[in-house]
Amino acid sequence: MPRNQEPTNANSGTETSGNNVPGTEPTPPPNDQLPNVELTFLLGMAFQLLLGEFTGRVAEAGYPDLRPVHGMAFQVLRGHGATSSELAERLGVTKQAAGQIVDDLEKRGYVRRQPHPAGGRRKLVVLTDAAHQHLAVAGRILHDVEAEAARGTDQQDLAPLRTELAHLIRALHPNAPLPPLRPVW
Amino acid sequence: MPRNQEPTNANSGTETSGNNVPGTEPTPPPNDQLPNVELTFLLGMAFQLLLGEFTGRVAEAGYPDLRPVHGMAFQVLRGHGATSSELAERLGVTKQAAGQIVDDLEKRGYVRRQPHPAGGRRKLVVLTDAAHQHLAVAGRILHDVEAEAARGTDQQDLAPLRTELAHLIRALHPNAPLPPLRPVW
DNA sequence: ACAGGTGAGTCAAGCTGCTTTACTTGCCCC
DNA sequence: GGGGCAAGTAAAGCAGCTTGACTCACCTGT
Repeated sequence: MPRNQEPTNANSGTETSGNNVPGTEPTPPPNDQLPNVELTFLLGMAFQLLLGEFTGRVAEAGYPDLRPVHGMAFQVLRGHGATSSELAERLGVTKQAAGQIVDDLEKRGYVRRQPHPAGGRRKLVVLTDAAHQHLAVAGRILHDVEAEAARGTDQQDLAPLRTELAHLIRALHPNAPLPPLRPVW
Repeated sequence: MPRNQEPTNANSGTETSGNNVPGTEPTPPPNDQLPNVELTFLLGMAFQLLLGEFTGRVAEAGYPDLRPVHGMAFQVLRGHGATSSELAERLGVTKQAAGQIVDDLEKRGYVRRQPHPAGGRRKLVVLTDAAHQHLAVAGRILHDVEAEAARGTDQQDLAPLRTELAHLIRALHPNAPLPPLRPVW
């Protein structure tokens, strides 16, 4: 999967700051623009940094061609499985898109389509052992990444952050079920 | 821009719970799954809910075909402008993609390409009045959305959330400049 | 002065992952 | 037993990015 003309990484130089001349800035952090950035973008940056680190490590762990959306699908299907339409709803995409994702995962041995117990035209999509194995690995990696991030922070616990986020989400999405986490913006 | 087969919205039913059998759950909120959701996904959900509300209102305000990436570009270009390569770097995409975005915005009258003062083959991309006008509108809308979200939360101030996020981002992206906010995951 | 190198910009083609349109099929129900 | 509904699927379209290959302006060294 070579990327010859890599999207510029905004992180090329190793120069840590630029104005870190000793004695010019008393105590507060250097030229930090973050406090001026809107909450929405802070959320986006944190999300993408975390997710990027996660998917990078998952790829290294032997799953180079499993995108985040596949992991989301696994989480939805874990347990009793689901139909592709239910999957579509949880993923926030059309049922055709969900069907394509299921096709893909089926071809690669991560899911199986079974006759649905409730009958009808429905088919129950369930995870194979390979998928459960992946879920275990990915879960461990995700918790590692989050734990490392927490350690890198001053506060030793990200629990308050979590509860504040939960409140924010409930305020924006009052109806009970989890909001979908869509594959694009 | 009709969406005949709308991506299912994960919010169809109004049924609040499903397992709200009286007497099974003592005092805490109903079947709230959020506490079990990983931090990374909480961030993603909050981000997408906020951004979705924002872009919806921006569209209603007369900018139906300006995507989030365009707003990001405007923010980068605001002030002294930038070259497309610099824009590419801040957006985390290839310079060709940045060039296409600039083409598009130029065609629609939001930016202009000027000869770059530093000469060379460089061109300075600067915002037109239309873009500055949009920035004013979008900025107001974004702050409205965030303020409403804050009001919907118990805590009357999202400042602590902001600082925790800033710390988290710095932990994940130690080098000074802002991390790019890429248009996809 | 001129060969080589470098970096910005751009043209053209390709591809991925989603949507749109349109259809088939099983079941329920009066 | 036909009408309606919901699940699934097939095929085409398309937006928005990447890859590849090139041009052009400037700088450098010898």
